[in-house]
Amino acid sequence: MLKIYNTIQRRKQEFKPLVPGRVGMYVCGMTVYDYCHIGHARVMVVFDVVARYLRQRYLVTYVRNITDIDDKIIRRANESGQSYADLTARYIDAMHEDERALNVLPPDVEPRATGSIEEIVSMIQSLLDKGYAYVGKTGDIFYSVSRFEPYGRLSGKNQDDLRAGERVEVDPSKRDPLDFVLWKTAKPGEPSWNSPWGAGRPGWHIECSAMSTHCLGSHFDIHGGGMDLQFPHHENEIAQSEGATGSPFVNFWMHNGFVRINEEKMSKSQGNFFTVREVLDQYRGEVIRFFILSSHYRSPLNYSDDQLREAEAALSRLYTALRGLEALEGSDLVDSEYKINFDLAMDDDFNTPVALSILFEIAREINRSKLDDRKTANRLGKLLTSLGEVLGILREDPEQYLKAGKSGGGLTDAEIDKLVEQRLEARANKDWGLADRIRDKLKAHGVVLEDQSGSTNWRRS
RNA sequence: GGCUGCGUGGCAGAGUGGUUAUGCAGCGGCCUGCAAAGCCGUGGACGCCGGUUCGAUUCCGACCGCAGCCUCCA
Repeated sequence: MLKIYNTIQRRKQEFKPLVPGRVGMYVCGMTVYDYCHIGHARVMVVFDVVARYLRQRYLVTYVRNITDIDDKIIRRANESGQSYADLTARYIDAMHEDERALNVLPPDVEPRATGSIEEIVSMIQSLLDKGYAYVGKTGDIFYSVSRFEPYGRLSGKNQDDLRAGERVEVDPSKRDPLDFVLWKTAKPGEPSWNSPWGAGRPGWHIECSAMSTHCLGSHFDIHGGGMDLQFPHHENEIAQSEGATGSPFVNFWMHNGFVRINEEKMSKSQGNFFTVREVLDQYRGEVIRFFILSSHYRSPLNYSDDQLREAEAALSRLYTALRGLEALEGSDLVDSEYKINFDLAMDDDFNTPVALSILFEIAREINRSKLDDRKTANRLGKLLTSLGEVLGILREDPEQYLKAGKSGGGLTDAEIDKLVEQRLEARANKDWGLADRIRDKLKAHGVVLEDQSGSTNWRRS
């Protein structure tokens, strides 16, 4: 039985899709004014795993939006002297590249704010009609938070506390400091769209309400995103969607924890971030993915070189176990204890660290079986690969994965093979001196040898 | 100030009212020409103080420390 920690309830709850067999899931995606960093990678990977796991049992519609119009985008475009559309197109391409590198499957639908203006306008109109929104003095349209009684339930705040804690200068055209903008009137030199209230552009929060409702209906199963979106973004989404449609918005709220650097949140505003492509220069996408999955999605994840190297070593261990096994047709181990425990872990709010630990248990048994029971080893290998697939790892050919190493090393495969050949000959002649010299030379080039009876495996470290 | 959440062995990271997480590192052994990989074995932990309990790292309360949100942010 799948249980998910539901932020709004602050406890794990049994997951029941609204329509049996079908699951609608919406995740707040990126604002595309820059390259994705590791924090964004975490969102992509975490919800990719959620979608992959759910797909084993349900027909999933996974929607992840792109925010392609906002203040930062406009500012960046102006700074760099290009159109906002060119800027966002470039970063959307880059994001898709990062996604592929991390083996993140594309969402089923990827709506863009600028492609959803019609839906946004009509939702704002409903909010105006129902009295949840008003036109401010400067023509901007605001949501009237005090009209939405349950405001604050998701984040555990109440309106009075929020007003008391107000720390920012209040826009004088707002009636209440908590009110937030739905539609901004056009300013000279800014992109704008026509609306019944004149030219303008949407506020950030309304975009997600409009896109999710449009793609999944007014009531759907799962809404995800980073922890920092819980307030106010998701709180506002609830207020907008429930205000406009009159039906309960979503069943489950899932929020992933932050990536930290030196115990501090990684974020663009603090400047302490690593982009996915920077890290990919040093580590393979699969290593980054493993690193992300090695802690629970709700826990903080501390980014460090040591941790990435550990992930690399751990992943090598799994691939080493798979090395030399023969692929089998089908698998008769689907009801093994390993598989059962793997599913139990994943059913428990997507506990990927425990799921991974089961992969290591399988690896150990493979290594044991390799000695005397080749057939069992092969079967377990198949199981290991198939469980890895759910997490989006272990899909490379083990031999190729291990030989590829990080990158480079200075020697080509053919050169390495030749040296290994020479060393085998030296060993046959019991010329240990020469054999060791060759091994040292290879080691200096980042190549590690593993002698077996009669042959030698090598890998790049 | 208000509201979340967290504090586990050398490191990372799960979990549990009494029993092995797992990975890396360490130690002993096996294997090996020597290694590497692998296998077997092994040491080491639950922030602090009270309470509940036969028994708490696990439940409750206070305290200390850390992070996050309250402003754009995944």
